Amino acid sequence: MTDEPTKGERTKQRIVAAALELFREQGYEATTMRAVADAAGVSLGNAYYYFAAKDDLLAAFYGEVHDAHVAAAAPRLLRAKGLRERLRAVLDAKLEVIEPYHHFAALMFRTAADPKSPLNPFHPASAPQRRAGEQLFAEVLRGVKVPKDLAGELPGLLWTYSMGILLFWIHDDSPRRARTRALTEQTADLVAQLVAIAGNPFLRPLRRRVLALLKDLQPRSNVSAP
Amino acid sequence: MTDEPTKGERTKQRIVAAALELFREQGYEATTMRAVADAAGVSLGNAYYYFAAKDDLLAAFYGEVHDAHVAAAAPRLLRAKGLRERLRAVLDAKLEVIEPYHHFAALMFRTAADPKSPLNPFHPASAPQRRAGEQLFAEVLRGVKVPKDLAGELPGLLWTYSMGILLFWIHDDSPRRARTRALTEQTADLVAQLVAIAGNPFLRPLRRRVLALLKDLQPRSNVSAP
DNA sequence: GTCTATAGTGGGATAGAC
DNA sequence: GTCTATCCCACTATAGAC
Repeated sequence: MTDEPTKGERTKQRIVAAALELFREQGYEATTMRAVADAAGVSLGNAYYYFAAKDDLLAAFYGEVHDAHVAAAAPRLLRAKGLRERLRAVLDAKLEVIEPYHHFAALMFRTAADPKSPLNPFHPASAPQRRAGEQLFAEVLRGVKVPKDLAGELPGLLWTYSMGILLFWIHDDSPRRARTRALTEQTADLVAQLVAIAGNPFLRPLRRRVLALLKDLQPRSNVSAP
Repeated sequence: MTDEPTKGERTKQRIVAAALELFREQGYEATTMRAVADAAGVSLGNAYYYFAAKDDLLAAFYGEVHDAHVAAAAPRLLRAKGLRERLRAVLDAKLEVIEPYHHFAALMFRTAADPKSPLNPFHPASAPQRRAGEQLFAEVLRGVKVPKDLAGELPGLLWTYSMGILLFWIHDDSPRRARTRALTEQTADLVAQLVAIAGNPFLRPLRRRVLALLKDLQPRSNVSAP
């Protein structure tokens, strides 16, 4: 399991590293596969041997971003109490981690939005990443009081909510992402309050209906899920 | 104003018609500009004379879909009473109109998701289309009781909501789009109930906060808006 | 202003030899 | 696993006919 990386793995890694650097410097579109191959000291054909398409190089980016996100969120979560603060801890960490990539995140999103792309966060192929994301939000909920029937769904809901924030962020050209900041601050507060009152018997019928809806929206095994 | 269409306009129309048919038959990627030009009985150069890029042909698609949507929604709206029914009238009409394009809508969306693309519904260049969409939802609200401070924002909110439905639909591979149907039916009901109780003094603080947030999220004049 | 024809370029993707 | 050679097609450029 912890063997030396094979020759192939090292080559693959060189290609990824070259690609990420070029993407960061020049953006995605401006970076040609030829340039990636050159920078990695590899032939074009060889680059395609490891990555069937240019898009596939973005998957590597995804992975790196998620790892950095988890790392950035951990210390913040340690000192954050209450759902509102813990939500903001994770969301702020995310925004901080991805900020350097804002200028080409759009392209990433463009690719990720394609239902047929394995990069799509809703695509079955990225289920592991989605689960990783949900796990982070399960962590957010640690120590937070949540109605039992909601507990199973909430991490997934919060993850979807965070995707919405991301979608907004991609379009946000305001200085220092002021608008995205406003959005996260305010909605984190709203979400926390909503969760706090969700257990209220007054809201029980509504809660049941929302939960029933969520169940209806589950994809049947074999197909991709929005 | 109602002159005969010029020769150029007719040529342009022929190209659009040929493109849409080919897109429908073979999908977007598989359709080459040469094939479009051929099918339209026009030289490649001439096709590019009217459409600077293949993507631009999608803009024409947008326009046609919106027109068809308005046409399909109108009769339904005539006999629909109450927000829930009127919402469903418009949403069902939309889903019906776009269904034939589901297999290539993904591609369209992929393009539309790029903040730099003028096809992006949030892009300044598509403000007219966004306004057209909002106008349809203003129509939905005709005869519906809405708190005054909310009235200005609601069409835009409903339009955004409809975009969410669309996003879900694009990923929905369930038979007869059963999941999207469930989503529209249930959420239309929820939205209608939410609007109905929004005026309740009990909810006034929440309403104010949401409205304040919406204001904060307004883009400043020059930039693109999520 | 509308259109054709033709010849290129660039870059994503592939085939097949080694 | 790696390379070289090639394909394909979006897109550009240009020169000129009507």
